[in-house]
Amino acid sequence: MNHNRLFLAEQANIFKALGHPSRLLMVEALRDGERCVCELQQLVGDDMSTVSKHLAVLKAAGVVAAEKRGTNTYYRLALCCLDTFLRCTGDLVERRIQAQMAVLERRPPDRPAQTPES
Amino acid sequence: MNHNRLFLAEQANIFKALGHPSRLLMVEALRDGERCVCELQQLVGDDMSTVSKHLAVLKAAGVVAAEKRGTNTYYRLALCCLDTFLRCTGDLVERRIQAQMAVLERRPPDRPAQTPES
DNA sequence: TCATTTATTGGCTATTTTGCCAATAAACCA
DNA sequence: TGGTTTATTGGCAAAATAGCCAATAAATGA
Repeated sequence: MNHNRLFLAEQANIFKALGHPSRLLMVEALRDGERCVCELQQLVGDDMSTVSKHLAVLKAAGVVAAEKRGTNTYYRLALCCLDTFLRCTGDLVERRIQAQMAVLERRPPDRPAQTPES
Repeated sequence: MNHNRLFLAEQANIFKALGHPSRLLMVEALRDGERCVCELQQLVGDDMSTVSKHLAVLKAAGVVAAEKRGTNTYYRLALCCLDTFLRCTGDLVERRIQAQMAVLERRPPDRPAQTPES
């Protein structure tokens, strides 16, 4: 029962860690291989201290792993299964954005729009 | 570029929605099939208004879908691929908890513990 | 050794999230 | 109709998170 609470909190932490645009952006980048903090900082554009703290959150949750080489710290993905799920949530989001854009253009979201070039 | 920001924010929202113990608990329950709010409220033990708001968060993110039948509202999973990923993160968390417990018992986390009944 | 680059940590405020208690809504039944 | 059950919404205070600016640490190179 106590184990269950801990389990739930830890698992929620993984999702919470992924639940921030900057952190998600960095994780997406790490799908292509390891990156140092300065590279990730350039990617998200925030202060380096902010980026470092974001990475600490991801590391604490077990999403990424860090390795220090020289003056640089290199981060890499530590959650193999993430790739598949990211593709899945990405598809969902894409569909939702398309639907939202259809609404904004006052077209029924389901149908493929009356004619593309009308 | 703007689409990218929106995409990222929406995708992060999915993770953010899953990143709360109560919401995750409800999502886990929904893997077995739809549940009404009162059932989920019993499960998590919070005030019903709290549970309802949690469910609204999950729905807004596209994780669950709702259907009203009579006085009840039934929620169901709307993210098919979640099941695989939950198993994956669950495994990770389990390993982490085991390792943590090993540390607390002052054993090296990697080795299988010198003898079970010493 | 001293300056430089790279990264982390402390401290702080602004913002967001959480969860409770009403209040309200909506379907149902007597 | 009036009362009951089920769920959502508004409002609020407490807690957590985000992100900036120092300050510090650690490796490197002159």
